Amino acid sequence: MRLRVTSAKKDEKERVRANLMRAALQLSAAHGFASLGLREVSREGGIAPTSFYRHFADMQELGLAIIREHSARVQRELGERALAAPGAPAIAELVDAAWEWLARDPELMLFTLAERHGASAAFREQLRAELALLARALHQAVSGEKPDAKSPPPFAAEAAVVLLFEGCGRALDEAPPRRGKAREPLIVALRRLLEPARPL
Amino acid sequence: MRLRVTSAKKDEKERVRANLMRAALQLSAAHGFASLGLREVSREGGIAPTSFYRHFADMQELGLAIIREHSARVQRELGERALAAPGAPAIAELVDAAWEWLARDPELMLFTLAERHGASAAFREQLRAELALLARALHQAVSGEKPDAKSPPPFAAEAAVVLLFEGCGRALDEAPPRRGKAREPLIVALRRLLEPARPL
DNA sequence: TGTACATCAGTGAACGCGCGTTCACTGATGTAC
DNA sequence: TGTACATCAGTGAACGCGCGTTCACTGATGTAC
Repeated sequence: MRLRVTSAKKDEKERVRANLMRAALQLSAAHGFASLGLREVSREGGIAPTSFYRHFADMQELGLAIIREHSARVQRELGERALAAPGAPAIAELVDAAWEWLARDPELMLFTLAERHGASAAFREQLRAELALLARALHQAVSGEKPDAKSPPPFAAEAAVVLLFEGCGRALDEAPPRRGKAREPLIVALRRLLEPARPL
Repeated sequence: MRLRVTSAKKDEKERVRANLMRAALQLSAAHGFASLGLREVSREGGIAPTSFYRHFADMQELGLAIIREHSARVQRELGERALAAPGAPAIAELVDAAWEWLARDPELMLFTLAERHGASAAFREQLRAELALLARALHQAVSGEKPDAKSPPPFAAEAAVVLLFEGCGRALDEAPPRRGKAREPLIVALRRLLEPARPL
């Protein structure tokens, strides 16, 4: 096996980089990403502060990397899960997928939730774009309509995604065994929002 | 008129205190409350850093004062507006009231929105309690049922309030003349959430 | 395979800076008599 | 009304601290021949 496409050096760099992102997620769960310092993250990541610059130009770039490489990935996963169960079942499938995410990586969930209305305009923009993608996928899954990449997703679909995230936030406040509680009412609310239009 | 209940000294202190809160709101609109410093706020508020302590023990206390004395007041106002138009019209009335708030004090709206998922657990707790109050008021206004102070508000009412705030956040991203656009779809979504239960 | 050179992640010392906080003091306002 | 004292918001000097950033250097790994 001499066909390594990545060298040991590159692997190691990748590992340290991932450590830094994970350290930032862990620390920001306590006091918010905005209050994190480069030195603090470097310390937690096991490198000298000056080495930070080998991986990111500043904390904002680290945050954007978390969004692009973690948040976005999970949100696309959620969209695929919804699309895999077309029609009405897509809603419950989406909620289940979100709950699984919650259990697997609560820190990433917290980060995503907080930065959606956080201090950084760049973070907000990135996260909202991802959220719009998820809303489109949800709309397509429920309605069967092909998504229109030019126009914004339907309002109801965006609202549904917002409620989904809010629900995750609420669940995070509960101890893990009680997190299932919010699942049912959330599904009901999402059904109400997304069911085909009818007179009100 | 020698019956002044407040002295000039107390008036002046109150004025400086209000200045500090307003300065914090203005500054936090740019980069978030968590990144604000006591010195920065004092500077903007027109006093020496050391004078800050005459008004607040630290920045967290200032933030809590903003929530208690501004955020909470406005949210109660919103609840009253909804209750003043019982039944279905309460929804549009609530949305209109929120839009008026938005126009009158966008900085307070931004602060409230951001800190609901912000870094400070104390802020989150306070804001969520106020939000639950508003949800109760909305439920009472729409359904006519007396609120039950012991149990949490109905899920749909809480979800409606969340969407209301999200809608405000979206509106804030638009230039003022275009802010009306999101009003109609929001009202439709809230109606769907809040209308009496029926088979799905 | 061995050798000479290039690359580059990691480092420690050092910098200037703004921070939160303490302290003792000032002076205008309020209060008691 | 006048006087003597109390209160207390505001202040400037000073402190120690952790921050982001720069710099020149080290040494392991990768590459060319």
